[in-house]
Amino acid sequence: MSQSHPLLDELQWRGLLAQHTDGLAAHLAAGSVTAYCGFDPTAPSLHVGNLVPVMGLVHLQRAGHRPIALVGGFTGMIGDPSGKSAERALQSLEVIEENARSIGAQLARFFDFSGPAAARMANNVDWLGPVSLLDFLRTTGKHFTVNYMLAKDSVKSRLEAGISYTEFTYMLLQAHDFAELHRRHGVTLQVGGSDQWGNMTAGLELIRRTAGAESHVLTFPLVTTASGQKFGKSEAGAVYLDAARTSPYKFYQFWLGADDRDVGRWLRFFTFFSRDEITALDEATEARPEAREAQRALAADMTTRVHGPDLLRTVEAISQVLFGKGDPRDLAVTTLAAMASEVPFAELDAPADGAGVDALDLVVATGLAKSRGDAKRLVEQGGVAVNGRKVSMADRVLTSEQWLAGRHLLVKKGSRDWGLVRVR
RNA sequence: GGUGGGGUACCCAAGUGGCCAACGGGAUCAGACUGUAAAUCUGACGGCGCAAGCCUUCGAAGGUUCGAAUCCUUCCCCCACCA
Repeated sequence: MSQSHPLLDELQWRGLLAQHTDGLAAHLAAGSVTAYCGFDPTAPSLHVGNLVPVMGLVHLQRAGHRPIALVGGFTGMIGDPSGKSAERALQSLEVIEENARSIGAQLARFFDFSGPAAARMANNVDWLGPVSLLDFLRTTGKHFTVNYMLAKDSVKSRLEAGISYTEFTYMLLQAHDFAELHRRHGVTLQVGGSDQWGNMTAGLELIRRTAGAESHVLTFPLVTTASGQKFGKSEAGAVYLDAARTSPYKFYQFWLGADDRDVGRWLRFFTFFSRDEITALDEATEARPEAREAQRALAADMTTRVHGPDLLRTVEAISQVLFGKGDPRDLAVTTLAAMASEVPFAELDAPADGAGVDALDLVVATGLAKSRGDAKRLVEQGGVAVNGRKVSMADRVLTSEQWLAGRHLLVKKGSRDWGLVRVR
């Protein structure tokens, strides 16, 4: 840690540096390094929390090093005990395979696959899959004592609650990966979240013992929030990169809603903005917090890189419509139609007697409430507005003269959850 | 294998025959305030239902009782100490 290197300085400034092995600065200075980071396909899509190691790997590539994004098609079937307080249920092999496909495709979008520092994709099922238990035990397993493994935090912290032999083995598989990538592609650096330190250093040991070579690891900090909530969670759950799971509008809103206390740190973590740009945004937050310039810049940049500039324009326009002070009755049919794919949308049949539509049904149909009883609670608490007007239990039927262009109804739950309904 | 302690709703945690859908805290949701903030205050918070009410829950299965999360039996799991 004594020496410094421009890349490490940059990561340090961005708050992306948790820990790294001694001598990494010299290693980076000696020439282009091949580095990898693993992503286990435990979910069908990457979520915003995964962007930290992704960005770390991209920073490496921009500094002229070769990144390898590894999808843990094999390790995902085992389960990493790191950072987990209890044993996890195994997922089916088919689900893992499917997840691995989609996550691999998402990862690929962040890297440059051309030039001297071309990125590479890998999946550890390719080399771990064919290994026999006998081979594994006689090679990788023989290099580790149980004593060494028990000393790792990921295992130690689980000795009380219990850890299966399966999860116990995980660190050896990750070590095996590192050594395999060292052999195949000359990988000498592994990066990952700070909870991966133990698994990563196991790989260091294995490479030292099998190849007699020195290699390095670097970890990124865990992303925290000022409010103490888990980063990357919204009301609906994790914020995914997959537009089918988290709409671009929701994604944009997630970043826009960043706490003043968090936004500066997140700009450093997740964008490539220069120091000057970020410093200026910090100052803007300080001077005019209500303008939320930093949040806007963060949300715009993230949305552009994940969903593209066209969708950014769409979600910005929709945000303007929803949160601007305009009258919903002025909305054009085309605007409403565009909104349908970004906010929860549903179609309802008009009641045969022409009486109008019950606001409770609108709230349920758009998924803003899970049942009519739930919807009723919201209405009673004054949490529901339709077409910009708050509804009450007594006054909740929307007759046709209140419908917007194209028989639409714009439903608002609380201060920022929206839904759109079209009456058939 | 022995002895002792324990398994309560999303999490922590009270409750040891009726006043228990179950104290309290956290999380979550809504309202006020505001910047689509934060903090604070207020309300909601097992499910369904406009409501009356109905249904499901206190590790599992049986039993006692008019009535059990609370008592009894068997079983499963966790923790501590001993072996």
